[in-house]
This record gives sequence, C-alpha cells and structure tokens, in this order.
Amino acid sequence: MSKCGRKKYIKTNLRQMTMEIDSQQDGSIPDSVAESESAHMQMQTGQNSIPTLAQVATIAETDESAESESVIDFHKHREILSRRPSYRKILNELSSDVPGVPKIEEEKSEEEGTSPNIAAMAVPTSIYQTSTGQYTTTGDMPTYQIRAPTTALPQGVVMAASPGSLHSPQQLAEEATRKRELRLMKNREAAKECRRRKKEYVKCLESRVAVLEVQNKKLIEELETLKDIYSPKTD
DNA sequence: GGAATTCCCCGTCAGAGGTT
DNA sequence: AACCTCTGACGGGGAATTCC
Repeated sequence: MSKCGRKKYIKTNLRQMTMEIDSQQDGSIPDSVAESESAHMQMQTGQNSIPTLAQVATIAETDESAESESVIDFHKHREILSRRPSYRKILNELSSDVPGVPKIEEEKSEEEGTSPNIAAMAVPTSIYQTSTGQYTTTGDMPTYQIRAPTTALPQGVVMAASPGSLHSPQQLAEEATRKRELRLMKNREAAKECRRRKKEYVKCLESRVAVLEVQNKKLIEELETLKDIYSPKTD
C-alpha cells in the first residue's frame, strides 16, 4: 500500500469509528453524515473526510446524470463543503455529555499561564463505564493547556517598523519575508497542536467504542435473560 | 543484507469560518 | 475587508518491519 493509500485508509477507519459510535448511541446514522456523505462519494473518492473542491466538482458532475433536470441543492452543497467542528469543540461537547471525558482547555490569557509554551500533562483520561453506568477514567492521556502565543517571539523573528515607515522596496520585501516567516511559524505550531488534539480525540473515540461495545454486549445478554424468563415454555 | 513496504511525524498550503 | 485560527490534504524524511 502506498503512503497515500495508507493515509486514506486511516482516515476511513477514523470516520467509520465516529459513525459507529453515533449509531450505537442513537441507533441511526446522523443526518449530517447521511446527507453530506453519500455512498457514491465514498466510492468515488475512497475517503470519508470532507471532500476537496475537486471532489465536490466530480460529485456534481456525476450527479448530473441522476438529477439532470433539477437544480443542485445549494444547501446540500454547503453542507458538503462545510467544515466539521474542531476537535476541541467535539471533545468539550463530549466532556459535558459524559463526565470523565477530559476537556481540552481553552486558550488562556498570558496572565493566567505560568509557562510560556504549551504544557502537556499526563492525567487519567481513558474512559470506562462502571456497572452503574457512570464513566470513569484510567490510564494516561495527555491533556493540554493551550496558551496564547507569548509576546516574546522566537529567535530570528524580528519585529519590524510599522508599515507606514517602510519606504524602499527592499524594506517592503523584508517585511513581506518576515510576515511570511511568522505566518509559517504560527501555522507550524498550529498544525502540531491540531495533530495532538486529533490524537486525543481518536483515543477518546476508541475508549468510547470499547465502552459501548461492552454496554451493548451486556444489554444483549440481559435481553436474552429476560426472554428466557418471560417467554412461555412450550414443553 | 538490501530492497520494499509500513508507520509515524513533520512542514506547508488551501480554504472555511471566526474575529476585529 | 483584513487578519487569524483550525484542519484536511499532500508530500517528504526517517525508523521499523517485512520480504526476498
């Protein structure tokens, strides 16, 4: 399997996992998933993530054969194009629904923070459900205190004079370069954070899958027991 | 042992959506 | 409108594993 193929495979699994959890919880595939991710899109793209513009274009093209007379539903396309909520949002929603699920802390102001950088702390976060139906946590999972970028820029990033004071083309070029470097640096950090959150999110999903599987098994067993008790004996 | 493949991480870009 | 944040997508590099 190529690198690219492998990446797609991982993403497919991740999305399937999410859907599994959703369907286990309310017994149906969420409308958003059902609507925004048609089966034929999955077949065409091999991905379960939000399609790229090119993919959307392909979908629109092939859909034409099926609904050539009808106008493409604008809202449907908006939904396809729309972004899924951030991992932070998802996890925080989860944590409000399910006690024990760690919250990803919102960015704190610098006054609150003690460390200038992102601090990862190991706290117990793996989720398990007790016999009473409560969620509990064991094991280590990193949680994050995301801090606003410090005012102290990293070495090599120099604050330039205000744009109004720039005159020569050289100064303008330097300013542009500086801005680009700053942007790249910020994006680099953002990507790191994003990946960390994603990992946390995946771990959380995995834990929930485990919990729900156990719960499901128990319920099936209970059902069987009740059936045995209440069904009339034939002999 | 070396080539091929897989896995994991990273940096960058593009683009959606939020904020100022 | 400009700027910022977040995240999917892409591709590269290195370590680990598998295959011959």
